Amino acid sequence: MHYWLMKSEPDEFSFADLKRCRREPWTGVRNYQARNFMRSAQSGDIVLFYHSNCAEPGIIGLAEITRTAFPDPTQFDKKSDYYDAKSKPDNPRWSCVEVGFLEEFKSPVLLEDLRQNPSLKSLLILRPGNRLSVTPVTAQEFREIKKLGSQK
DNA sequence: GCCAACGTTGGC
DNA sequence: GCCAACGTTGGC
Repeated sequence: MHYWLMKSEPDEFSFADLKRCRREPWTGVRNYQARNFMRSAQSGDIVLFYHSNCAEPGIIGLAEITRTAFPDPTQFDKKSDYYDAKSKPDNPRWSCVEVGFLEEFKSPVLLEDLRQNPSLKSLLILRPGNRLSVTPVTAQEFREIKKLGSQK
């Protein structure tokens, strides 16, 4: 059992979108470190869903891994923004996982809340210049964030 | 829109 | 394998 934090720009794909469609393949990750994290994710792992590049960046709710890593179909789609000519179907370069809706937080845990909390100091997303869209979260960090999100 | 902090690319 | 140039991310 692992915990993950996954970023999405709400303009592209928001938590409300996930709530609507229930399950969604997490495609378009084109960073090797983030890809490797996704490859190590297991079914049932919990995902903190983070809204980035928006007015109020923060964690807005919980999702779960509903399918382990498989080849990201967008890498072979010439019409996709994420098309990668160097990736071959017999040796796919990029993976994705499927993510399922779990629950919306009572109140979002904003980036500033994360920053202010001493027990979340080592959260990877708070490291300067961190740009990974998928990062691991420890059980302690997860518990703290869930607690914050459950408060009104 | 700015810009810091990265990752990636490609020439050598 | 080095490293400069370039592209991207994402908070502000």
